[in-house]
Amino acid sequence: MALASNIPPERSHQLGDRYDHAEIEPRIRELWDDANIYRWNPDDTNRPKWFVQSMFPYPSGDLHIGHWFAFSGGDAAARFKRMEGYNVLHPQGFDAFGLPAENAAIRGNVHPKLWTYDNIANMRNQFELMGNSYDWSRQIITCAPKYYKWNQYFFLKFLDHGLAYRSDGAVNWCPEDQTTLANEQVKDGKCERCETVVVKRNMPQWYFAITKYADEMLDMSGIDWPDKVIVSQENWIGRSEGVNIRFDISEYALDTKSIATFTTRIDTIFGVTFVVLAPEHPLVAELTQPDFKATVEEYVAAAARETEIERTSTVREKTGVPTGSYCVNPLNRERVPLLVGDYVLATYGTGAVMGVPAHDERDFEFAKKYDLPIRVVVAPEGWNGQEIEAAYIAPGIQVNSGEFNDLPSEQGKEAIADAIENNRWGERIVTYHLRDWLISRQRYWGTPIPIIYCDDCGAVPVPYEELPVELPSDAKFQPSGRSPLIEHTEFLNAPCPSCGAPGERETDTMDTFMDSSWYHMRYLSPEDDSVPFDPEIAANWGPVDQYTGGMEHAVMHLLYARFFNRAMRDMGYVDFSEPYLHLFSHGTLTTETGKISKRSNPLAPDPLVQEYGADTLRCYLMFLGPWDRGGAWTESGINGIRRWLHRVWDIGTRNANELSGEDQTAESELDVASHTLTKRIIEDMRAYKYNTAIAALMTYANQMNDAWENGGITPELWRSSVQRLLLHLAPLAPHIAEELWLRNGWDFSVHQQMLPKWDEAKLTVDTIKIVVQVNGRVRDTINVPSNASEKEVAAAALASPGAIRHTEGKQIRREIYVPGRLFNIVVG
RNA sequence: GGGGGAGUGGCGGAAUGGUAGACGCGCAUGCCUUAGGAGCAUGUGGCUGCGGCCGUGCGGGUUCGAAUCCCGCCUCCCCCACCA
Repeated sequence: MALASNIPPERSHQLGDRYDHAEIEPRIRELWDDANIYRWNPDDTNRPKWFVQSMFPYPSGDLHIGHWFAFSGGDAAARFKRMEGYNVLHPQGFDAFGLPAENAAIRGNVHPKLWTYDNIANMRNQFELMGNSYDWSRQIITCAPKYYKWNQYFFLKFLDHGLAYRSDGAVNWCPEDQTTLANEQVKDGKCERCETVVVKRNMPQWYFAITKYADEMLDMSGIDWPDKVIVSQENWIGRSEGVNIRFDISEYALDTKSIATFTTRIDTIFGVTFVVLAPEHPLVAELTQPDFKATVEEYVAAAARETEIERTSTVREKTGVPTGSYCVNPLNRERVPLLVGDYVLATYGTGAVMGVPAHDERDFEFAKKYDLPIRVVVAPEGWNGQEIEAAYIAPGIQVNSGEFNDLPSEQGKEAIADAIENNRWGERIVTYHLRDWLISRQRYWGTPIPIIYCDDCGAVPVPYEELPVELPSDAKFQPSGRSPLIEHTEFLNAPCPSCGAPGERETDTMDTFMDSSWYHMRYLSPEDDSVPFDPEIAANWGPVDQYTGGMEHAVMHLLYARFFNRAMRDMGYVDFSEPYLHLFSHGTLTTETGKISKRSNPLAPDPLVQEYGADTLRCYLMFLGPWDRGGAWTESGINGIRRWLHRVWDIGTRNANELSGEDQTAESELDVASHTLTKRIIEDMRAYKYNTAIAALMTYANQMNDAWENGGITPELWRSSVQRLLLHLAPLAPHIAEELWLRNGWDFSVHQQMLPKWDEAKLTVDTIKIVVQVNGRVRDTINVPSNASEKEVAAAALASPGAIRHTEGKQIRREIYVPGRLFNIVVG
């Protein structure tokens, strides 16, 4: 064992025995539990609040090493803030609805509920091993009726406020399993379970009006989030300004008189030589002329069969077929052909595109292939009417554009838009990539949507007092081609709340992102049966101050939560706009075979905990590299952390009375080291730089060992140094810090102490080392008193052997002094 | 195609204008040991004529001084993407 054999026997530790993590860790956790030291007190307003939350896990079965990586850092942040004097809320729960439970259920013929709760029980045990400072009394499990009741409540509130609606929409459909799939379940355009190609299908579905907040959500000035996440959100919202312009089709005497197209390049309107409709465009059938019917129908059917990847591949050749119809460009009265092409997306803009081959790469490719005319209307510099080799995208001068000729295209854009609006041919419009949030899922394991369909009254909300609409636990969940709840007649049949006639319940369930969009608020009142959360507590404790999680949620979850919070704000539940003020994205741990997740490489931490202990594993994970970077998992190196904690144990169990206190220099050195440590580690911990924080602790332990070996420091200084070491160690290695703290006779608990302070004045030693450079190259070092004047330093530097060697016989042109660091002599 | 990030010893990484390689792994030598895949100590970028020289993906530049700032390239990773 680590008995520091270099230390004379008379100063070896007497308090201590060996560091036995297996004995210490469970015992220490029991102490914490018994004293309830992590219990959050919402009423304590003497200390500033700090709501720090790690993204809750899906109960997939086991906590893998990636979970440890995520949660160790989150816990260290919570512990550190507590020791900085904050009243900390650090909760944890389970994101328990979702497809994996159903898949596992189908595979193993075990009920999703049983599977989920078994996993939760198992993971709670594994969480125990970590020794995190969660207040488990606030645990939430999203598949529990007392939680999802409030999903239903908010659904109804959204309905009341016009934020939820039902509408026909395209969904992913797996022909093999005869079911729709969640977006997350479509991997590379194929069904994750059976690898069948997924197709689109139109079905009436429920939506949340997230696009109402698109503009507001682009403003992220009030939050401190990583740039990458902010950019991802901006891109996903995808605001673009343009013009909706209508092409006349009145010659066909349909109900609709025009085709609307959206463009951001209205300056190119005179270059339109065709118009392309998405295969799903509602007017395709009506506009197809008899002679073209067969080819168009075949094309549309083929497009419907294609996978999302095929449809959206940028390298694929653009294809299309003519409808035989024409439409009229309102600006030049030109009649251009109408085609159907699957490079036009039904879901963006108006589902129809004006084809300007001269100024759009896709249109150019399309026109080349089908021999459609290409007309330049924005001239590149020096253009003199020749054919162009490729689409010209950049701005230029308007040509072939009637009254708008000779205008720079940027001005042309505005002038043409004005003309269009004045003539009511169209209008300026802002479009978004963001679509309204489709929340319906034809799945069993989710929150039932609280709606009853009545032949007379239509879709009727379930009255609030009847919530929750409980998910029946005895439904058949085997795939049968229909939603499992449809076959559950007891669930299905319900009287219409409005007229009392027999009705049928909505059998779709909600997207599980609903659960995680507001769960942080439920931590505030997990047991409250009368409200989703206590408004008073919410006023004091919202929003979340610090949120940590992985980059995989950069868009969906975080966007939904930001939407949900604004909806709650506008309905009067909260008075703030953003749910999460600070966001930290930790990196991803990988192995040679890829990302560690519930699905792949579930590297089990349990054997490592057994061999090394939780503290060692936590510190090792935090020491691997910067927390926001992640990296490749390897076990090599964990021994270094083990050695270090053994050294800490050794230091923490020595008898300070063996020290003499005779060496002033050693005393002063340790004192400087102590204050330096505190400054460094507090700065690092605030910035989540755990790897360098641990490095600083290692350095300090080495310095303490040096001081001990010297023997000349006082027992008081030793004890205060041990105290400092343990206080700074506590957030990272909570068990060993507590054990050593108690062994030294200090008051329980180390985790309820305040961090030590540092004194800037104590960061400097009496003598400092100055680097002597000649022409910027290091030639010598000198020791000078820390209060030496520049003159004195200059004299010493110029007299140093290294400087003399390189300045002899040369003229000194300049001298540069960086106080406390270096002295540079410039010679010519 | 768009966006974000990264390139430093044998390895993980540190240093954001001031001694490049902190801290750790690994390795070497020594001690201890019946033994050790344990522990402890010392050393560890390369070359060297022991004066130094070279060295942070590549090429230039700014500066007394550049991993760090500027210009031009190369490579890798991640996310989004036929967004009209």
